[in-house]
Amino acid sequence: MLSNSSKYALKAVIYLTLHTDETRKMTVKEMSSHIKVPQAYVAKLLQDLSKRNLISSTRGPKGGFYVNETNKSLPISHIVYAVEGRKQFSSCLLGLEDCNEEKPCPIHHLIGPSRKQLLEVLEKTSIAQLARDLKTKKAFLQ
Amino acid sequence: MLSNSSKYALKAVIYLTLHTDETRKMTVKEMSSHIKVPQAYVAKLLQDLSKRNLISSTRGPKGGFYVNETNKSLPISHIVYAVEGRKQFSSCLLGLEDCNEEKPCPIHHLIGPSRKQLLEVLEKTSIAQLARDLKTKKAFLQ
DNA sequence: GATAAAAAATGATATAAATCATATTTCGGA
DNA sequence: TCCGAAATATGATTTATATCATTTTTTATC
Repeated sequence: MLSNSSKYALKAVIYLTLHTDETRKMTVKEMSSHIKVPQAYVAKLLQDLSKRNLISSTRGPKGGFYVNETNKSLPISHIVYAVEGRKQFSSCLLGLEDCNEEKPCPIHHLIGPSRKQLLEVLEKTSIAQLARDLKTKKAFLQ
Repeated sequence: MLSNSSKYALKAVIYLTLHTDETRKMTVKEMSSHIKVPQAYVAKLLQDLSKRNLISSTRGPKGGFYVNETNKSLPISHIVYAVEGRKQFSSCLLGLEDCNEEKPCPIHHLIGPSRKQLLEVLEKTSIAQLARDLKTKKAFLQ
């Protein structure tokens, strides 16, 4: 449902959202040890997210990754789409080239509703909201 | 959401359900050309499904694959689970070891409902139903 | 029985995803 | 100005998925 990369990226960004801002940065090493993801791998992911301006970073000593206020309010769909592309979330579940409402594949109408619901939720929920759940211990990353 | 293997397997089984039974078998070659899937690849998948008794086959001339009445009434979840395992459909979406209702990951409650709906549909819908949609042109494989 | 048509078994190759490793650039602080 | 800490860039390796090819077994039919 979600690739490993998406999972790592989401965990990292949620964690960073809770623990960083313009004045509090965090190194990959520290972050990855907290959320138990492979350091070098997640570093690459964060670099890419940074290049796409979904998170921020500064180099050098006292540097690190952080999430600014604007980005904290982005829906989590942005992270997922950045990491694994948008296409698979809209393309036919049986891989048919032209599958649509008028000419649906056999499972089109079966899956449609739950998929739509999923996407709506991903687009409606901000990263900050999830971080808040973490803070108030309504959710956990371990 | 579904692996390529699952897609191929579903297409093949739905097609076979519509066009075969104990007295009408179909060769992989013919089937794969109709639904446009790689022949050798889908052959392997079908052999596996046959070994698991989700479809049937006979060797030799006049042989081929077919789906018996019992198997036609199975839910499509059986095919998907046989091909790619059950685990990923129940495990945490962020990959947490122990994520549950009491100690959920940040997206647990977001995704839960749509996922549950999806699984229910997969378990409620029989292969035969989908084949019927094909027959009545309410659905298509091309 | 011999032949040929089919699945079954096996394994080889290709492609993509996940992971690890190393060198380079940037920048704060002594 | 130099050192070290950090991200960045690059690419190597491993693992899983997808694909292709070949051989073996089974079986209907001549």
